[in-house]
Amino acid sequence: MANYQAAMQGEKMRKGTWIEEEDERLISFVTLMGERRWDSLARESGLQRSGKSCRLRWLNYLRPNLKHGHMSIEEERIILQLHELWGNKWSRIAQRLPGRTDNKIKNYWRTHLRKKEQAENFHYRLGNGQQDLFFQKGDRSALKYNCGNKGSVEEFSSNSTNDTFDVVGLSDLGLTSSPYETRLISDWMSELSNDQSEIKRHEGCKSLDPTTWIPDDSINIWDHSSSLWKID
DNA sequence: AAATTTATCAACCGCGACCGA
DNA sequence: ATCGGTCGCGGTTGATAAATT
Repeated sequence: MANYQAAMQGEKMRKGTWIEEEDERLISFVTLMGERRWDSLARESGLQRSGKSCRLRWLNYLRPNLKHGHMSIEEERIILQLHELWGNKWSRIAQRLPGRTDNKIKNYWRTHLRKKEQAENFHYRLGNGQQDLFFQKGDRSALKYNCGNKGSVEEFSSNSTNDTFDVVGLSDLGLTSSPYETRLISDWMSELSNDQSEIKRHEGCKSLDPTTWIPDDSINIWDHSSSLWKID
């Protein structure tokens, strides 16, 4: 049983961060053997890695035409929209974002966008140059997210020094934050309102509807003609 | 300047689906 | 029908960078 053997060799298997030499070796062998049969590829390459680890490293980091930079506003919008539509179907969402892996999207959503989704539990209103903010019944989790985990909302001090907007609802609940925490909320609120206007600007852009958008076949992300590496 | 906390993201893990023998 | 091998997905962890006190 190969799995058993692999398990028995487990102690010899390397884990954790890949080093450059491993990457180079993996790239060579994927180029030779193709993107399949990862267990045998791992064995034949001599890498002390599981096939699974090799596959993951290749798909999430080494394969050509991956985008490694920051997510654009447009990509963020698509992720939010599709997540709302499909839930945590990361691989499915990734299909709509060429160059982005499911893992990347999942991480991005967890670290950046979940906060905004939580924010939808807030009642948020703009008016007379003032912003009122208060919780929906029983939900304080969003504030905690945006103020870090270091303290519960109950620990906040009672006087806000922030005059850019009045946290009326928080005051009402005795939940006004410390200056640092208030600044965080303020930054976050302005970020949120920027995003909303950004989203509005794109609303008329029919071709970018992620639910109907189909990758352009003329752009082949597997085109190796401009190979990123040389094989000796 | 040092200690502590928080954010980020690559990598791991478990599980289920699929396929061929 | 079932068994082993493989693949892919989604949740979670852990290392480390960045921010804050």
